[in-house]
Amino acid sequence: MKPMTIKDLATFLNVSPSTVSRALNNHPDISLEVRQRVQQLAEELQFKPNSFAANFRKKQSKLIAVVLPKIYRSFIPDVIEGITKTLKQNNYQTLILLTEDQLENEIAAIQQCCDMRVDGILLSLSNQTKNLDHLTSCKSLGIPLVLFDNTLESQDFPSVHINDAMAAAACANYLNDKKIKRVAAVFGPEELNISKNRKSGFQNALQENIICDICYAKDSKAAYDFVNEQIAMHQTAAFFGISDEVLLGIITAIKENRLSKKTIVIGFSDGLTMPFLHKQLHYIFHDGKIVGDQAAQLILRHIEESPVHKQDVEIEVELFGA
Amino acid sequence: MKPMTIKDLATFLNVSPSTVSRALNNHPDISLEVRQRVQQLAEELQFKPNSFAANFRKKQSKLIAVVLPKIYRSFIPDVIEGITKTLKQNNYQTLILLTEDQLENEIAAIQQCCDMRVDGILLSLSNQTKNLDHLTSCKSLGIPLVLFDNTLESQDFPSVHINDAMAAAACANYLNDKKIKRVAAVFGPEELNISKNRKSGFQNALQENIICDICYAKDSKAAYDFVNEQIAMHQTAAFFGISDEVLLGIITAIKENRLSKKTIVIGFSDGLTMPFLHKQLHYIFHDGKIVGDQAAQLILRHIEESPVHKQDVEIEVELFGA
DNA sequence: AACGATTGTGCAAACGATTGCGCAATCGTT
DNA sequence: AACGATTGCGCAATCGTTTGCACAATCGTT
Repeated sequence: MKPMTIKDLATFLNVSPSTVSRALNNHPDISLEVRQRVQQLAEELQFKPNSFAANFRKKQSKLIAVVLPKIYRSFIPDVIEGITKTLKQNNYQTLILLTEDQLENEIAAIQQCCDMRVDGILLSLSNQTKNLDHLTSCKSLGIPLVLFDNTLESQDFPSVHINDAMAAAACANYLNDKKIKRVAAVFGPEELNISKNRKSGFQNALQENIICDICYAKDSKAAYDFVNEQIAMHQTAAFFGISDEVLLGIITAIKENRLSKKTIVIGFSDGLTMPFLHKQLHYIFHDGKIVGDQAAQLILRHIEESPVHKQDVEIEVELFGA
Repeated sequence: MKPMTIKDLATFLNVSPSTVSRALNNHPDISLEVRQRVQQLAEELQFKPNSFAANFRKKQSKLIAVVLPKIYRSFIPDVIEGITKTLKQNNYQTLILLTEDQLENEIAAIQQCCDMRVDGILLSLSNQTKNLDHLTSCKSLGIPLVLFDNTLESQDFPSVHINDAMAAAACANYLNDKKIKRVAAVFGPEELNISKNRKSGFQNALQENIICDICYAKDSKAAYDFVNEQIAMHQTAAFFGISDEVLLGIITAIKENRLSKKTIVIGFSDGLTMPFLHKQLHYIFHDGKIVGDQAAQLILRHIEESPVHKQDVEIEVELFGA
């Protein structure tokens, strides 16, 4: 059985298809009476306009693409949740494209998005991405794009993220206040923007008389090994970890080594697993839901009120913990 | 500047639009020579057919919807990764719809999927879902649907999941072999199918002479509290945890209580955080990527070779650990 | 040379909703 | 009563691709 069309409704109601269409879209040209009759019948008959035809005609897909490296365990799930929730409220759907941190895949994904005419793109850059040249097609096609999380400065595209440097500086300042002598700081892969920003923020804020041992860890294990070495070699009063993954390594190591409860552990966390695992943890609460929500709102604004002046969003963060 | 159309190409090449269309789609009717000329020009001019028009005409969206409760920290990210990867290889895109474990949202999401004519649906049921009545519209519209992870028996829709009961039984058997006297088992929310299946599998396999204390924990904290109580009251030789979340509570508690290294911890895990945190962990490795991949393959088969006999996929699992 | 079979292309009609424009009916004003 | 303004609706074109069918050209047979 063929699905109903607007024409079927029209013949049934003895009006023209255009009237039905306008009635369904609450066009003011249509009298209230007709509008209601149409809508009522549509409701009764469970009529759903063919979205293919509508999209085609209106040149819009009601689809927003989220392009990102991968769905890491923490943070990103929240971002996606924030995005989908906000988009859904505004009648948009969320498309997920994974780049696996390959520039090549990112380029292909953006191309895909353009080909399928998504209404907007939310992009978290791969670690291989050093410039935004591959986004020109979005620009020329007029597809709004918002960068989030792992971003790059750009005058063309707005971005949403926390101020990594300032947040890291807040951690450093906390340590300054505690008048510690030595801290071990674990960052993520060196080429990652987030690593760079947090590292410079941290180092710049840290008082010069505090010795700071640094490590770039690619996973929990690397952080764990580094911390074990540090513990063997020095008296370290505090440990800084850039992410939940790294914090897991740090916390595991200091627990295994039975370090004093006075040992400070501080870093960036999504506030779930790590604070549970280590109640004394101090952490910058990096809430993915907010990032996602803000990114979604920003893209919606760009879609719906065409010429918006470019405007970045900086998410406020706070230092939590005992 | 208006985007190029197939007609533009046609006039340029002095052929008809239909020829261009067929050439682009490698239709055998078109001579190799013409086909190549068309494809070459299309390539040079970076021509991309308007997918709205094509979708409209072909009545297909090349979109698969993934409908699930939420993106929990572990497992689900892997499932999504598995799904998107496999779908992308087959030229489909992945749509994410979250139900937040509300039946009401699930119904709306399915409706949405039907309205936007996705080509297929992958559904992990909400905990509130007790039957599959809301899927009749998919059935009648002929939209293939595959259940995964949290599923319900159905003769209409195939499903992909591990054999929870058998996997849990494997854990029980491991404990049987160890000749322990008492085990504490922590499951998830009682209404969850996964909880039910794993619990009955576990209990049925466990030898009668082993005392088994049971708890339904909604999060890590609940598991943690339960384990602390158990430790205070009994000599418990082993702990079983149904998920990474629950295992986190268990492991934290037994570490804080400095239980002997002989204490057995066993359960279901995605093989990342928990095995790292507790090297002695024994776990059923529940690999989301495989689940996702299989679910995607299954839906593709249903889309592409229309009448496929309903066929469930049961993912093999294995007990890992020292 | 005449005939069917094969091959390659073009014509034109879809697909179903949207929308600019035109037209009739109604209303209010002089 | 005559006129312009307003309101409410229908006509028909349009969006760009796909596809059934017709048809022309080429080929191989007899």
